Amino acid sequence: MLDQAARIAAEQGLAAVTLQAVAQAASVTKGGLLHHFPGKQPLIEAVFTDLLARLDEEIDGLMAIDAQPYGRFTRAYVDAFFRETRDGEKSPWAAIGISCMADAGLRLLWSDWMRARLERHVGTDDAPALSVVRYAADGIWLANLTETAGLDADELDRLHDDLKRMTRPMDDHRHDDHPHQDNLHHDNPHDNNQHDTRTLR
Amino acid sequence: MLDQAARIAAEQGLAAVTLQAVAQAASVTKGGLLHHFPGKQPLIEAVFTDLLARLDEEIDGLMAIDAQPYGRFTRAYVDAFFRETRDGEKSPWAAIGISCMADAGLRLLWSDWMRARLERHVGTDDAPALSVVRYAADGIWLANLTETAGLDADELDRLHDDLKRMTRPMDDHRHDDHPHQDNLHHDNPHDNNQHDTRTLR
DNA sequence: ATAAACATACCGTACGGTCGGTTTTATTGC
DNA sequence: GCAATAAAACCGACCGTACGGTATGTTTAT
Repeated sequence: MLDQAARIAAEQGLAAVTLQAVAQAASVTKGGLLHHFPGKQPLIEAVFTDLLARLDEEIDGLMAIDAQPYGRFTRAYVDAFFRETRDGEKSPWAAIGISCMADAGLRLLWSDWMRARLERHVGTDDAPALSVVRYAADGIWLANLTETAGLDADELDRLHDDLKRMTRPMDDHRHDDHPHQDNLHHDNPHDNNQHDTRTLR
Repeated sequence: MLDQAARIAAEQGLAAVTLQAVAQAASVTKGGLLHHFPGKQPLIEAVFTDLLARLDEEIDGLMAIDAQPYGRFTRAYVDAFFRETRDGEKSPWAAIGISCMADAGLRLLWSDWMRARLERHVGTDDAPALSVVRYAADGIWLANLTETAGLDADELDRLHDDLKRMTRPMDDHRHDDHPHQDNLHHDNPHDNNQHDTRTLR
């Protein structure tokens, strides 16, 4: 059910996530759906929480293979966001993330996530310069949703490189013309996530 | 009518901008309102266009008093956004801007505006470094809507200074403004929970 | 008199949510 | 093993309502 809800949100926007639609997509009736979630809002929040957990996983994975301590989280954050950005509208984050900002409940979930995450990485990602980088990543992500055609790939790559470079310690800043060294893997396009422990039909 | 619609959107979110509400706020009936606008979407778009025009004015005003050509538009953009950001939820942009991203029509209006504006300032604001600054401004604006408590004023000022500095030509960069005087003003006055925007009326 | 600016009443609908009943699944007692 | 039982998952019909939109008057300025 959560997966179907996420799919609908990703494909048709969060406004299209109606109890009917989700129930039908999950081959259940509205009654059955509402048996598991007390209402629509809890459903949405569950979807969003699920998404946050996946983002956590991705970021942790990226951080694990990053030798440089300084800015490790910010780099992973940037990479993760650029991956989502590159996926464009197909990414679950496209439609959900944007509507998240319009909803008070989801907004709280997001800011809590961010706060917790930053707190966890004080010491490596506390520098002011890094927060600018993270904000820029957010802005780029936003812009890519905004522009109907999206930013073109070259521009995206360039911005990605710029931001990545800004996450390195000061003395490491360099303008190499040999950019594409990021750890973005475009594997598992299907991402069948069944880490949901529930046994729903 | 446009003003009332904008007010409602700013105060209670764009979801609260219903034909009824706007009509009542403007001391008209729904029929009277729909006499001037063929539907809801055109109304919203009119409000948004109005907002864009005001933003244009503000930016033009800021650019007029900027002696330095390089990055002039980006500086004005940043300043304008930080002014809006500082106003927090009271700013019309708070609720409207965010919902703009969720709506295809408004998204188009915005990207058109941005494209036109950038095209107009090719030559002064074409540098890659400047686009990063603009994206960061967007991200900060977004974050300030996101965080329930908002970023605190000191943090905001610091980010503003950082971005402004980044809009200046390379040889003008200086790094001594914030000499690592402890990152302690990172603390948030814990959750001023006023994030529920609903009011009964 | 003519058209614009309204008002009033109404319609269709889609949505969130409720409720009572039915089926499936798990647990228990023997 | 197996029936009895409890609990959960699930169905289907229904309700209230709020919203966008329409269609037809009624007032007001020109």
